[in-house]
Amino acid sequence: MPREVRERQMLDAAVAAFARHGYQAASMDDIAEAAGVSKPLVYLYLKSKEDLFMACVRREIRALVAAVRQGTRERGAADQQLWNGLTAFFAHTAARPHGIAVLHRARTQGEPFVQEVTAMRVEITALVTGLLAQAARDTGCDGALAEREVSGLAHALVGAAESLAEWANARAAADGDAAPSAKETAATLMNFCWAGLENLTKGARWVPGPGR
Amino acid sequence: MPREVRERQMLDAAVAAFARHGYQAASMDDIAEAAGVSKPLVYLYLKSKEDLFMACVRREIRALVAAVRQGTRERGAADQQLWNGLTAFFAHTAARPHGIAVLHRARTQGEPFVQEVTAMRVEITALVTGLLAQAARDTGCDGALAEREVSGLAHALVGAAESLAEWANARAAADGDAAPSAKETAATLMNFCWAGLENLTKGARWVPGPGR
Amino acid sequence: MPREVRERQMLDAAVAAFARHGYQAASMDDIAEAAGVSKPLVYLYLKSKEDLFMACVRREIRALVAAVRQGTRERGAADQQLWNGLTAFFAHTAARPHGIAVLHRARTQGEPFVQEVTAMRVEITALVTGLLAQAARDTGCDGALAEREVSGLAHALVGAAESLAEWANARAAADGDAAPSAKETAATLMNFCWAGLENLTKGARWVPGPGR
Amino acid sequence: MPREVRERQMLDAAVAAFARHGYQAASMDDIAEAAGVSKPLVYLYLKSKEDLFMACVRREIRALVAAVRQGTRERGAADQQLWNGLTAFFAHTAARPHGIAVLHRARTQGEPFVQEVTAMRVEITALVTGLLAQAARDTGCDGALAEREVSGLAHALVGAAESLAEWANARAAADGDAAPSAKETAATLMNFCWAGLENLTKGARWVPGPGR
DNA sequence: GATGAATGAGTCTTCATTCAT
DNA sequence: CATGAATGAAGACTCATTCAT
Repeated sequence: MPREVRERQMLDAAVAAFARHGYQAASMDDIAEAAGVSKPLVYLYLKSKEDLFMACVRREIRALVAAVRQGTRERGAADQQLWNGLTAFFAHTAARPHGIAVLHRARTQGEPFVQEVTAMRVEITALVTGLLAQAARDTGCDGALAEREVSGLAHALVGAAESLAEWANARAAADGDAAPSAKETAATLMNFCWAGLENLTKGARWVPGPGR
Repeated sequence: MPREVRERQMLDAAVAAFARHGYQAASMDDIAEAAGVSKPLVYLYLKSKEDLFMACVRREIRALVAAVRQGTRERGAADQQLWNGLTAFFAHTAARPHGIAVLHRARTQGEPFVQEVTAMRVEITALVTGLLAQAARDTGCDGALAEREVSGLAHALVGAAESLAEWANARAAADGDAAPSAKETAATLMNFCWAGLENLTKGARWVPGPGR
Repeated sequence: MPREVRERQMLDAAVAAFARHGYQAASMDDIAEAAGVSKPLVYLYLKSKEDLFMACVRREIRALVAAVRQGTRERGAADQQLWNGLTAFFAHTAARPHGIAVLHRARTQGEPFVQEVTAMRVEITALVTGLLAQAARDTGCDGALAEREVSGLAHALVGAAESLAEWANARAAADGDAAPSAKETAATLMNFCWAGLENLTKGARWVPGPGR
Repeated sequence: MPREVRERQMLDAAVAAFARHGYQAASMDDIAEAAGVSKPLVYLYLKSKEDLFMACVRREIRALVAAVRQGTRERGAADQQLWNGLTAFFAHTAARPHGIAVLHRARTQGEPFVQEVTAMRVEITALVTGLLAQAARDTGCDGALAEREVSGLAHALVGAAESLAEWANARAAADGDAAPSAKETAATLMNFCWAGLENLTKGARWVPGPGR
């Protein structure tokens, strides 16, 4: 069996194991067995547990970014594009829950992995930021948002999206039929945030009452 | 030294260790040493590693829920109350980053821990849901939101809040002075979502364009 | 059982194992079993295989140097002192063949070990050199030997001694009764070299015939 | 490429690896790579690691014995012949340090290898013994040396020679120019032992003082 | 003849956990 | 109460060795 195929099998098994048990708790023995190969072969191809994890992380990052980019490829109104992107994101998280879980785990596994995921977040945040800026331009209200503010908003959006993805997956696991579709989830999030974002691009802000 | 004090020392050390290294990677040796006691004593008081972790999780859950409840104690307009709750939440996450990290880790450590954290989420979600319902009443538009929709929104809000808390903590770690205050972070999130939530309580929805 | 005792047991077992099989081939499993303890205890007390080996090397070096120093303690004519030292050396190598073997192995196990043994050789060579110098003084012929020449001679003497020790041990192993005593072996070596050394201190040298 | 050439390449690589790392630590992978062939080929030609090591040992033994025999070919006075043999020996050890190191290692690798090297030592010892006997005849004092005594002396001589060879190689490694030539080293050893050996063939012996 | 693919067995090392004192 | 002493079980990693092609 050619190396490429074997390697993909190993990565698949590893992603599943890391997703389920975390980096530390997943054992190379189990991964090898799940991949249907012997442990030495895993080491021959992927060097070490750390390298194997990194390979998983990189593969899943590539897949996620590709999915989202594909979703936002088509030009259009800012809200439509955001909705497209979110739909693609939720479709991807539903299709590859293990991959998403691995990325989640990677964020608590030390420097090199954190860096990798952070870089991905930056990439996606930039995408979102671009859409917000476009929205601001569309409403003729450029420059209303400070950089730090945008950063915070992007994190809020990404966090909300991740949380919703998890929630949707949990629903799907509990009762397959009751799970919301990617489009539904995306709509929920759009409803949740779009009006607020729109206000912000116009400079309208929520403020706490007097004395706060 | 009274048992209560010793036990708190152990929990403090354990929370720090679990937050930093995760459940598996944190070693009982290190925890005992950090707590300044011998290992057998840890076992005498806390039975096992799992029980110790559970004790940490429960304590941090209690602390977090108490903080948020305290923040929303005062009656008032729904938005003001939500803002109060968020401020309390962000103040708490900034004050006890390790505690939050432990709760985060707990969500990927198997049944019993997941259940505990999930229960907490349900509790907080209920609180948020209550506020949304109040907001709906305030605007005279009761019943506009389906239960599932509210659930999704609450998850989005909680996820956004968690993500922002992490982001704020990361900022604080990188450059203490540049870190946003709890109030600022709460304001960011309110700006992000309040307009959308208000619309929803009025029955106004974002919808994808035709053909989507 | 007190730590000190256990540690000596472990070192004894380790010296035997390293002597027999070499550093690489000796397994921590076997050493632990031979010492009558579990492997984790070996690691608790001696940190790692490398540290364990180093501890063995250091202990055997100390024992050997102490034996030789003890043998040459008593002042007297240079040849008598040298003979005393050699006798002590051969008695020690006969009594602790494993220790000697470990020192032998250490000389091919990389920097830190080589250094340790080399330092010991330097110490013993200095002792021998002192005796040669004394012999030169006794015969009223100081300064006849260049430093490099002495170094070479010392190495030759030490090498001859080691080789004889091995040979004597091999004889003892093959047929206990036929083994030469330490005194006999020392006499053999004295016979082998003393006349030559004496000549050298007098400036008399062996030279190859013409045309060589 | 003809089998013979390939095989020599493998042996060269193996000798270098075994010399540097020892039998256990040298890996077949590294040897195959260093030899520029694939691992299965090594197994095809040389059967196993043990056989490979044995082949190395045998080759180096043949080379060393041939060198020394060649050195002592020319008839002459016993001391001249011994000097010739030693010069040849030191020239060989300087030219093939790896080969010598392998023989050294072989002496601690269990029965079959020990036997091989021992046989070689016996061969060389016989050669030396012959020279000593000749010296005794030359001085008209036959039969003065017991067999066991000669054996001990031969071992002392061989040990001294090995030790000096090592010392000379170490000097060469540390500072190529300062290394003693084979002739110098041979002279050092002759100075060290010849007078003593000559005495012995005459029946003159060193004896410890009274009361020893 | 030569090799890419594959593995069983074994190595060092660590950790949660328990007694006897 | 508190601890020094001790271990069973398991994990990452490596190596000599063999086929199918």
